[in-house]
Amino acid sequence: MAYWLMKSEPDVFGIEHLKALPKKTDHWDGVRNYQARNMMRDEMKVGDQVFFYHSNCKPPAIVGIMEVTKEGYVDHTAFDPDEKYYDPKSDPEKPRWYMVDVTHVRDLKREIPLDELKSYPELSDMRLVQKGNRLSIMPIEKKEWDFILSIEDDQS
DNA sequence: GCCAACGTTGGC
DNA sequence: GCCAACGTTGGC
Repeated sequence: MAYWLMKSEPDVFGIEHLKALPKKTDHWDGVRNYQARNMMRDEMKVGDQVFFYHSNCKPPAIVGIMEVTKEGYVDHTAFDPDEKYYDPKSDPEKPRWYMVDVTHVRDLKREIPLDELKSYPELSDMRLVQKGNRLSIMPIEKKEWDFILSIEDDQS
């Protein structure tokens, strides 16, 4: 089993949106970056655990845990001109973009903000805390995953 | 295949 | 709202 982190802007699609859905499950559509695409198409497996990260907000933070419940399949929103993430270059005969389904597992007991994550030497290798990081999906080492859960009960 | 221009991300 | 970092595009 592998561990991941996925970013989303809470104003657009936050953890509260995911929780409110039937089965607390949604497809993670709209990713238009090849590195992130490759991870969803090739690497993420049912049962993998995923941190839900709120980006572009105050404060950016890890807020909860999800689980992959469907492995990579074609992101059909790329074919629809009415969709925000329509990509005319993605041909249904040869799809360019993929997505996975994720299901809400639980909220963290507290949000763990980015500036706190940056303060731990244990997490200094995470791409999330490195400068200029723009990747919206990234793998997390098990030891980093475990460390983050271990600080969940700390005073902030 | 190089690289300048441009668009987007996302923290601050 | 600013801007640094980065990915993509397209002319050559």
